Amino acid sequence: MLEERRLKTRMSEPKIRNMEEFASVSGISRPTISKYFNDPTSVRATTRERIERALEQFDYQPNMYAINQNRRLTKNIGVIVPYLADPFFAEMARHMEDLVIAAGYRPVLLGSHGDADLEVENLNSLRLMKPAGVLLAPLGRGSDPERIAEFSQDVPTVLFDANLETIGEAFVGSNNQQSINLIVDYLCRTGEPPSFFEMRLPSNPNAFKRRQAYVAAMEALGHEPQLIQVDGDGWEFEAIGFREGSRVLEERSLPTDTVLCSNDRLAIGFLSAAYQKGMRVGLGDGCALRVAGHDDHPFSRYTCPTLTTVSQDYESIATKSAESLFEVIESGSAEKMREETLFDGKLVMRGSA
Amino acid sequence: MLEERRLKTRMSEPKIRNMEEFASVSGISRPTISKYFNDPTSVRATTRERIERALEQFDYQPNMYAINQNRRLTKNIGVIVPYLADPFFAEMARHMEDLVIAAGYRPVLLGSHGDADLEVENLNSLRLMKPAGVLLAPLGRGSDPERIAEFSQDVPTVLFDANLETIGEAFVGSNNQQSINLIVDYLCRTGEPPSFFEMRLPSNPNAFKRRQAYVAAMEALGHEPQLIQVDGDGWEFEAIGFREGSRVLEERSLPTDTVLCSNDRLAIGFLSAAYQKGMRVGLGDGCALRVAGHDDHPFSRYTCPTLTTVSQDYESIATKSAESLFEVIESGSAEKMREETLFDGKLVMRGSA
DNA sequence: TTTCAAAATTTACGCGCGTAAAAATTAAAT
DNA sequence: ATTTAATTTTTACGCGCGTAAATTTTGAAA
Repeated sequence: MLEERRLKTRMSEPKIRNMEEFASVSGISRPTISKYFNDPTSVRATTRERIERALEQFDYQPNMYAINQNRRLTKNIGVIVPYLADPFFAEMARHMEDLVIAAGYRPVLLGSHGDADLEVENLNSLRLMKPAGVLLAPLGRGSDPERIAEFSQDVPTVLFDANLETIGEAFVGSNNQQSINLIVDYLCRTGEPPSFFEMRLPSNPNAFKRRQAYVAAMEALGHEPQLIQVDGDGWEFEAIGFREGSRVLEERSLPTDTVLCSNDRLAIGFLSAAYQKGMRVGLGDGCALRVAGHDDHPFSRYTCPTLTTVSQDYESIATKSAESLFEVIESGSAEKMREETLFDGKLVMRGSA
Repeated sequence: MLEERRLKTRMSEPKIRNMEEFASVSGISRPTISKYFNDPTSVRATTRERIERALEQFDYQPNMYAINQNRRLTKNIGVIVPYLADPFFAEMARHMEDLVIAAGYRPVLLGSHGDADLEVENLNSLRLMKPAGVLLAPLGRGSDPERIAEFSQDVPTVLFDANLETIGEAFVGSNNQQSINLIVDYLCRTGEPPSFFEMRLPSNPNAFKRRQAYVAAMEALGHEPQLIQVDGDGWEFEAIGFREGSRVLEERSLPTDTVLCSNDRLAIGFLSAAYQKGMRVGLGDGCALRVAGHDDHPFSRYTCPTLTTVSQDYESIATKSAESLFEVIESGSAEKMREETLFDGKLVMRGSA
């Protein structure tokens, strides 16, 4: 039974079982082989060539468990996002994986499925893995800050997307202040001032910042802020945007003809609701409504109409997060100051507002 | 510097360094502790209680690298999907992670980012991890079948979503024949027979099956099949659907007023194109076009209009894949017969057709 | 209380690799 | 050819755990 499987493997070259064997077939001593695998440049060029020639012939790969057993920390870097099924985080994770690989580490991707317990679970799994560091986008409101703080004291951790004050070596995110200001400004300049459509109890701390920024921006422009705070839990933002958008439109309770949604996924649901109510959304004549979002979600360019929004600078956030982490790892020490970096958003003018 | 980090950790209980120490503080011998961690039910109930009480007090966790070093295979199960930023695969992966955890294994999630080299890379990474098995959704056309076949001979592998003939212990996917038949039938019954909108060189083998099924279904109903094969590479299906949909609509080259898209993501792009051309999509009076998709993609209920499509049975596919893999793993032997399981789709009637 | 199988303990070895120390070799500079 | 620093080799130990074998203890049934 087990034999059966084994027989299938090709037997062209005698299988190398461990570093000892590989050392003997390659004619190099084991400690030197070991040095090579830890850093190929640490051995003489001629030696490196001999090893690499042997490597082509015998395809030996060191046992990763044996390698890491005695290391205080490994070359693994954890990447944890709150919700992998959200294309925003999927994209973010993709970027980070690339950066981590490019820096010579191995990414370990974990999604928390919107569940705080799983988030802690993921942290625990990672801890066993003795990672060199972690890039963490916390759930936000649902998160267990104590457990995360605890973890971040054992493992170099850089937070991104959602800030938990004082936790981690650094935080990298979007400048919600600036980006909301940008779009509120734009909307006020081109039509009625927007009301702000959001969840009453958002799971994401950015939502709070955006609310504040909206209120401040409106007041600065001499307008009355109008918050539309709807019920809804979890991460199914489109569903909430649709359901509550439908309700609001039905009740005709919108204070103005312009709605700024706290994020694109809510806006996608809202737009769908407006469409079904037969309301024409956009900024031309004959449009009953303007809708804007926030994030430049991958799907926002395919909504009907296409969604006017503010972009988050995916790439800068991913890059800065990764680089901050590498710095902490390579300096070996905790940063003296917890650095918070915020990237500005850009206005993305499309059809909906 | 390193000390600094260490000082932060709480010192309430003296830190347990290894199983030996935990054995002594818990008053149980090390071999018994070892037995417990491999299977808590394998020790006497009273012993288990004593261990668990000690566990609460000292929070020791075995070194996973030491544990796995000598195992022929671990409790890890790899889950590889071609593209994590596609919510379909993200959802699928999420389900599978849950099932894997429930079965007492540890999922290791890997995305191939639409890149065949990375797919092989992922396989290689997994091999080092000595996983008990792998759930693999291959890229399809881009995949390197030889490398995958090789891998699947060393590691129990169950394929899902995209079939590579003869590779792996089993394949689980959708019954494209049935589902395409279903929707072609529906479309013909309720209006003009559909043309089939697809990529000329689809990356996914399902696309070929769907094309064939479309042709067969049309012929069975006495209609002329009309294939609209558009250019486009990669995994940005919405962009392709939009770009080529726009072109097709501009050229007025559609043979009928009904379009069946090979998948929902193409349809999402197509719908967006139709909207921007000012064409009303749907089945009522005054609609110029009907559009249908395939997959019941998470976003298809928020398109404008909402997308009529055929659902893939996410959950059944995930469950059956996982269970097939567990069976192979636990039986310890390769299945005598490579089983192919196809789940029927269900018609999801919404606004677009 | 005796009996006895089940469970735990004691003892000991091995896994694949990192790595330290001392000796030997290499290759570049004098 | 000689000196010398840089590498490699030899030798040896340790890491944390799995696990086998022999022995002792446990606890339930007789």
